[in-house]
Amino acid sequence: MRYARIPDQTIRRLPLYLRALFLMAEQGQTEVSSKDLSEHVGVHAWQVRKDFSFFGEFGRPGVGYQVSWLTDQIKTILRLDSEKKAVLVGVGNLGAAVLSFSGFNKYNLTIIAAFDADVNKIGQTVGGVEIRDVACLDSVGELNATLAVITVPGQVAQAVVDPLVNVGIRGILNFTSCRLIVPDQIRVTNIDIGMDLASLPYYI
Amino acid sequence: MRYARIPDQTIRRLPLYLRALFLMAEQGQTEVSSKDLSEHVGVHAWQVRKDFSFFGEFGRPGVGYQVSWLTDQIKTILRLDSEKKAVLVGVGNLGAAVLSFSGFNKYNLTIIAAFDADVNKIGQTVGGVEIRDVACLDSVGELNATLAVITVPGQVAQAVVDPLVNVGIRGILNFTSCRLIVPDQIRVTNIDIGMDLASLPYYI
DNA sequence: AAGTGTGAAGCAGTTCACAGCA
DNA sequence: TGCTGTGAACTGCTTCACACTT
Repeated sequence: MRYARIPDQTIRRLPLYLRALFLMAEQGQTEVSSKDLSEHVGVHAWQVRKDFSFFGEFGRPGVGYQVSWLTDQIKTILRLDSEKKAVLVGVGNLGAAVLSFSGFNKYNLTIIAAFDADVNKIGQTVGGVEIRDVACLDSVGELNATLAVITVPGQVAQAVVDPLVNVGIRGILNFTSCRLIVPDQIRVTNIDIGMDLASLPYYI
Repeated sequence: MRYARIPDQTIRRLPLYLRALFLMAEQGQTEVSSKDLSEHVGVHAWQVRKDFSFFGEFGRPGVGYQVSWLTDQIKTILRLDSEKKAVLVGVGNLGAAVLSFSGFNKYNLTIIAAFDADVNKIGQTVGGVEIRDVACLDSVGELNATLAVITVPGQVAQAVVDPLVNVGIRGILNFTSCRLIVPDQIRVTNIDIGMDLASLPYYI
């Protein structure tokens, strides 16, 4: 594995390649060309090759890339080669949707705990995960989770994020439309459904 | 309003500025500087000014920008100055979450219809929207909707998208992890929760 | 004094063309 | 022949510095 300055845009495309590779593996495909892969992802073939070239030589000229080996390489680059644990806070409709989502395991991701403030929900199980009292958020420290999914109402988002940061959460997937204030070393990805839908009219 | 080549990155930041402006308006703020706005969005002040400069002169030197006027300008640029109608297909947990979401109206967006295949759900109301039979997707044509939110299981995503495109849908918010095949003039925004969570470990 | 608007410089990402390998 | 890997050219975004306005 080569060590060079990797463009941020390249990193953003890697998960897309990975998703396409999973699909190909499911269909029994063992070899893939950059052209084939590029069509699944919606970029050009040279972009695919350039992206991989930052990490080393992944393919064989005249043949292409081996699906399983390439999958492992990308997983390693993205640090998905070992299991990562996540907790979820806020089991409303959206939280329940994320808990019920079965697509995490191929990325080696597991949601190990869920939290909610509603006493009627505490103790219940959604997507195989038991719901705990959000007042016990400190207990996340013992679980060794590094990721958190925030699906609470916006007004309480910051209030649940602060204790999570204190107990060792390093990456946050934030579904609220509030900007979270976190230390520099914490990575936040924001998904704002309202904004995403609002972005469409410009392009149509 | 000036007509020039607008960088795509600038367009992507406009909804973020808009969201911050909504927040400021709620708090009764009437004037805002590029520095103030930049801090809410997480970019630099000069980036904010540069972005606006593509469209004309929005601010007053020494003072800043008027919140309400700037809001209207950005809404106009993003084509959010008139009401846009959306339909939603697939009322599972995720679909119900989107239907119950109250943040669309400030963007002039309205979800006017929802569709599902489950006969037990048809006729019920979620978030004030009645659920119809997905077999009647053709009826969307009469509703004058231009946007669609796809929250169905991945296997049937393409099957619901094809009729939607035929009846005049121009923009699609796709929550499935499948790449949709649509004509060139149709805009698709993909939100893949699994991939978004899987992108985090690299950065932490 | 405070804050905007913008030409120009600098930098990063994309695109190309082709050498090289199976 | 088919397809990869990559230096080089190109394109476009970001950053800067500062003139200008209130």
